[in-house]
Amino acid sequence: MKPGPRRSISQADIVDAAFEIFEEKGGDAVSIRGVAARLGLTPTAMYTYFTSKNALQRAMVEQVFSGLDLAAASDPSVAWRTRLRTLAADLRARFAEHPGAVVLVASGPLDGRQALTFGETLLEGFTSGGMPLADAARATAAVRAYVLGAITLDAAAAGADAEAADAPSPLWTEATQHPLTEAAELLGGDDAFATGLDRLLDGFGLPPVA
Amino acid sequence: MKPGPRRSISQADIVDAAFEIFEEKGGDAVSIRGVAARLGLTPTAMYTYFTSKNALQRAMVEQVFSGLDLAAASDPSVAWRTRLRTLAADLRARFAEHPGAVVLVASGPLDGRQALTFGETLLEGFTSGGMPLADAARATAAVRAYVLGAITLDAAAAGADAEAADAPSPLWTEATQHPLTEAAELLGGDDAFATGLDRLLDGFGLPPVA
DNA sequence: ACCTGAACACCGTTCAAGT
DNA sequence: ACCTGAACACCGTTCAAGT
Repeated sequence: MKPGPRRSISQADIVDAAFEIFEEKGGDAVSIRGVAARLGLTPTAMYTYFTSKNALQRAMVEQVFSGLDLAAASDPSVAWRTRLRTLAADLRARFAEHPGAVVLVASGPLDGRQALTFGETLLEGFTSGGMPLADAARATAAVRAYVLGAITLDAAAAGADAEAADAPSPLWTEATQHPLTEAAELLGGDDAFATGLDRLLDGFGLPPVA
Repeated sequence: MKPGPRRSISQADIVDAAFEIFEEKGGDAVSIRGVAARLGLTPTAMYTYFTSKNALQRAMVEQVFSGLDLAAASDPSVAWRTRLRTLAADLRARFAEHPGAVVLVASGPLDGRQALTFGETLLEGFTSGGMPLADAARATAAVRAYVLGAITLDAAAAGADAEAADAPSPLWTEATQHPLTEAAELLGGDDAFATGLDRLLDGFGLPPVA
């Protein structure tokens, strides 16, 4: 079963292997050495494909963005607000599948091809409704910030839950100093992400949709 | 000048030392061993103060939040929108002082005392204007997401600039596939952060301010 | 209680050398 | 061009032992 002389391996194979380790053992466990071992390579060989660990991490971020259906987001036969809702929800869902990958976004510039095209799609959508470019730029920046921030808070909370699961549960809890926060939590609000986005779009004067 | 038998060191001293290394050598260079060395301690002694590196990182996040003037943000004699603008700008400024600390926010739950009080202050502000708690909860979540996301994008961009400075400048650049993005960048828009926040608040029906 | 010393099981990255 | 082996300078964390 021993393979013949190894031909090669693609950058995509490496990114996939990295995500596998990510899912199995968490984000901190993704190492050049570990990924190399999984692929039957020497750590040194990895530097043939990526110049550094950071470069690999940025490729991972790109892969998350690359799953977005940007074609659908550009379809002018659907109201822009509707398309944007879908696009934002998709991005959120993709990061929810890779909890922990959010940290990678914060650790480097969002300047990959896919990430840039994502921004371009937003600008195109806003201007297509007649919004001046300067305003569309602000709307795009705001939407990017809102979506990324919401995703980050999701991931941070998911990490908290994971930790709490194997932590000893306290026998008593401090009387809360945050009564409103506690009351608000009981209200649930699963649609908070969508609602916030819609309010933001309202603020930018985007017409409502049926 | 040799000190007498070492009495001890506070958790705050350790957090300060960690930030010093952060500023000097970047976020990746902050290590338990490095912080210990700076304080004249053995790495093992660090575990007397923090149970893990993660615990230290969360304390660093708390320290960034602890500089906020939450008292001013609760002053009812000023319009809530005005107070919120100031609070958001302050938080952004504090993270701009510690570029790279943003990653730490994403790497764990935002459940420190200061961070929770920050959220409580937002809820209080929104409800004080007569907004129902359920709506205030959504507005709070949206503002937290927007501010955190904007700060994250700031930090990521700052990291990009820092890298670009010592990278070889390319002799030629690919023709851009993103004409709108390029055109939008020329428009600048230094007030994008404030504008986006105001539009978000507009969307949530917060009354405008003089 | 607080600290040290030694050790375990890892890291990212570089460099000379092989084919 | 792509890969290996050996090495450098580090990591976080644990454990037994000292005072």
